[in-house]
Amino acid sequence: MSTLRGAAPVGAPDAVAPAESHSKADRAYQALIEGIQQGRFAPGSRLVLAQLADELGMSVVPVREAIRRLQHDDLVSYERNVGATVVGVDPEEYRYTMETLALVEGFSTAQCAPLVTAAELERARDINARMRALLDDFDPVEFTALNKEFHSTLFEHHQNPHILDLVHRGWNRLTALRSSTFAHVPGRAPQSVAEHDQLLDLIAAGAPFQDIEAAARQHRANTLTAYMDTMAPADQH
Amino acid sequence: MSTLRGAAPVGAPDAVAPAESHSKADRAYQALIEGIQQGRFAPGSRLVLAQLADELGMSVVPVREAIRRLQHDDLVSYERNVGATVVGVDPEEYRYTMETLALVEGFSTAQCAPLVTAAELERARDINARMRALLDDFDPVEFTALNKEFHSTLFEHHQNPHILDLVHRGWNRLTALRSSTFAHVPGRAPQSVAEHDQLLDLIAAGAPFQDIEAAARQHRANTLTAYMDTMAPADQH
DNA sequence: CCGCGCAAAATCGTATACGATCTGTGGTGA
DNA sequence: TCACCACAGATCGTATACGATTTTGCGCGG
Repeated sequence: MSTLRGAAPVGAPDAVAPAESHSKADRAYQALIEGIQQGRFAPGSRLVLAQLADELGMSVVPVREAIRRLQHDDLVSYERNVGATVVGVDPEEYRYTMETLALVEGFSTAQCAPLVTAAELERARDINARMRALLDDFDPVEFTALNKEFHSTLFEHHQNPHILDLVHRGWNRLTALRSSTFAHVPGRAPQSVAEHDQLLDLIAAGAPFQDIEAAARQHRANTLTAYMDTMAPADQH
Repeated sequence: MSTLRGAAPVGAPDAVAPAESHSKADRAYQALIEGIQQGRFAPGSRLVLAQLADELGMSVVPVREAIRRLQHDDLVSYERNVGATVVGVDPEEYRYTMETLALVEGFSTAQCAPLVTAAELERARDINARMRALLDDFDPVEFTALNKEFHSTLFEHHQNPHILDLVHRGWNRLTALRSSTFAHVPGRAPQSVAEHDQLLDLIAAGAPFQDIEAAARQHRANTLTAYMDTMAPADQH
């Protein structure tokens, strides 16, 4: 899907596009998404067209378009004649996003698995080793970055660009919702690393499609569960 | 997701919004999507802003926005400084769409299954019976409409709006790509009806999640396979 | 006859301007 | 004191205008 869209998904590993996309709308989009992900625009805060346009040194028209893109990325909520507000850390929305991501990421991982080369598998193991090394002196940001890199390695030979795009969108959204899940649930990290190893073993062994899919899906579902348990331990009715 | 987006997804069963959405951009979007789905805008044909604006009795600004929405729905491809062209019936793209739809629809069906009431199950059986009755004097359009209705019934209690939105997008895209798959592969229809029954049996029996998901996914995958076999029997390299 | 370059037409991208709609505030009457 | 209404400010939605880029067609030279 990436190949279809005029704007490359920000954060996509294949989109190493420079900051200069030769389109003000693109620049605005990138600036806003970065601002949201870095927390410069707090959740719930309003994004006012004129103000942003002034800030970015352009007219409101490109800004407006950028905001509509953010809207369909579900990074902002929009109300007609009122404006856009940065989407909050609603646990419900987080759950939806993680669930969707588990679905598409699981499928994509399984689909790519037979095409992963030995070298890539080695690279993934190396990344996971670095993640494990990081467990002692835990750094959530670095850990999350490696986590992304790990899964990206397994997606190198994506078969279905639509699904790949969905994965990237999910990642973007997560990054926007909170800089790092592991910052909130550090206890999840060791388990995550272990599951990575299991996943790699399955791929290396040429396990059946549904086994790999189930494992990859469960991997993310576990993260979600860990998060939910931590954040809302009183959520038992 | 639907609840987050400013514009209700066209074709969504819960979006019975009248043609008057009180926004020219919305009207333009709806007009264009209908035009594409009805074949008024042939695949490959260009969508010129000024021309459409004139036709719809509005300025180019709302039309532009509508086209960008179509772009992210993957109904048109867009090139900077050139314009939008209606996406064609590329078999590759069709495969991607069907595959993605199999994924999200399968999951959604499985997730909704435990919540389907007896009445709804009955309704689904009734729809399927009407589809079976249609097999003798086959009408692809009517059959496809019932097919949509059938699956919609099983989605009544959607859990994850993001995934539901993905399903709707996939349907929209399919409708745009070709008015009806069954028009091209009529031989698939009887098998489809039979699989519907099996799916209903699984749901009624309270089958495990993964069984229902697998069945629903396979159901759509089968349609894809049937189509691929018919359209490209020489595709064996 | 074919390729190359330039100019004109077509089309998009952005800026500015104005009307429409919403939100908040202050005042008035009960 | 509280509810309600009117008005003003803020912000968005759309129209129009103009500059930027691409495409196309024509003429020239080989």
